[in-house]
Amino acid sequence: MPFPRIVKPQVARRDEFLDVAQRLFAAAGYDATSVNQIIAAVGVSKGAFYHHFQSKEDLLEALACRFAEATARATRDIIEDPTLDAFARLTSFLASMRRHKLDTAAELRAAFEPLFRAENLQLYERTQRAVADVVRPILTRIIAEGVVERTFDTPDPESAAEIILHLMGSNRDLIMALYRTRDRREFERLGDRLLRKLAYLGTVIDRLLGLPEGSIELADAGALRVLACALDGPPTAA
Amino acid sequence: MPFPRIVKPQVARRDEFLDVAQRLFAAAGYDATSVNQIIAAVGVSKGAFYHHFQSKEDLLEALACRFAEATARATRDIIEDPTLDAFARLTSFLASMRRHKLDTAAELRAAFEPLFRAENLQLYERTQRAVADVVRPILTRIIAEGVVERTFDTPDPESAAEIILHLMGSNRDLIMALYRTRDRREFERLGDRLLRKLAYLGTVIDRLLGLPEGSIELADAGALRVLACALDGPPTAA
DNA sequence: GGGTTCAAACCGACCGCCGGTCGGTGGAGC
DNA sequence: GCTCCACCGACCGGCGGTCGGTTTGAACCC
Repeated sequence: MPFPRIVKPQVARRDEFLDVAQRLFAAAGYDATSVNQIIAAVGVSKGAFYHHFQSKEDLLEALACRFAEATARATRDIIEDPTLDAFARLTSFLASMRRHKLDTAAELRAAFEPLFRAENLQLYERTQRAVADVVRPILTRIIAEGVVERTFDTPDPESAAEIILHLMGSNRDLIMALYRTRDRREFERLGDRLLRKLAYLGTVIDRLLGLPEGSIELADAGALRVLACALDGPPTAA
Repeated sequence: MPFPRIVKPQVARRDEFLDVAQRLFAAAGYDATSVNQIIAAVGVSKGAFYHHFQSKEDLLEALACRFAEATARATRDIIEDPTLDAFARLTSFLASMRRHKLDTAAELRAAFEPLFRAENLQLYERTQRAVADVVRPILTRIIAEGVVERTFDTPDPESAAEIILHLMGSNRDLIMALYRTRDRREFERLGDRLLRKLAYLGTVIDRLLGLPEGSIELADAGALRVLACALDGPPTAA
């Protein structure tokens, strides 16, 4: 018997699976990563995997949930800060969401590039959906309170929240293209378009919440960091 | 030799594959439909399939392209109508896109329900992307001309087009939920939300194009037809 | 502390089927 | 009657998933 059996408590082993899967999925995509690869990386048998998860899909779901919970944790305390008014809450909420996206991994490129690969559609979509489900009620509440405070003017806070969340994901294709291109000129063109679009998205949110133009600023330091980091990266690298 | 060989010309056979695949994908999803099922339905061998397509993914791509071309054909003549001004072009463009979506199949439910099933993410996303690629330049041109005519007021027609197209897809989750629910009260709640959101989306587009409020009306007959049709369907059926 | 028990954790051979390959062949058109 | 392309179908490695069996450690008794 070449391999001694190693037993770990429930949660530890499960987290181990999630960590390994996250890494492998990010590197090669959900479809292209086999359960065999995952169990090999963890160093356990098939049985162990199917003891902790009902299926490969179940693992993906769990991964999305874990990410959503982390996002929620990072943004939840904002809404519970009684010293802020609705507008301050909204802006720091938006900022927090973007910051959290960035901070989830130390290496920006390593964190972003894989998630924007075409083969990771499932992973991305699943994660986004889980995050949206958890974050939508929070955002709705902020907006509704803002309407009461007369900071915002919108007939339908819930729809507004949904649309804002949806708009946050509308840059995916652009960022994806940005990370994929090897041509410097094309890269700069795309970067410029991204900044313009972020600026425009800011005014779109202004208008749909009935805020004075220029209130929401999305093309901020965070976005610039992504750009700057990308600038260091792909067009010169392999 | 039980089966006589039937030879057909290139295009006819290829279309046959596309038709069959569209039907099967819609019924069971891309992943859950195997190449074996497709060739069985067409009545040919594996070799025939891989003679016409490089891979299963290639077939999906071809399907998305075919749909995108059909959409483009249906909307293209609008922009070439010189008698219309930019606003008329935009509204009939939007209407045409929704009409096309509806008309692509006689049976509304049969056409919609499958595309909104969770397992059809790939099919849906691929199609949407192909359609967007083909439609974006058209919409951008309409908006740009509208800016010249001073009908629209936006600093960035390309971003505006992108955002509008993106917003058109933001009801997917809602419609999906609408089709899935079996509970009458929940169903009516969702239907109400959909109409409210469509109304709101109209004003969002108004605002982002600098139009007077109430110019764009999305909660129109087409949307109502979907709702009415859905009303006849799921909550009473199995 | 040593023995007994039991469920949870884990093992790995096995299954049906998948997407994809390839050497071969029928038949329409020249 | 020859050519060439559409088509054939046995075959492949590997996939996700199953299942009867084995190991392990904590709880309990003495």
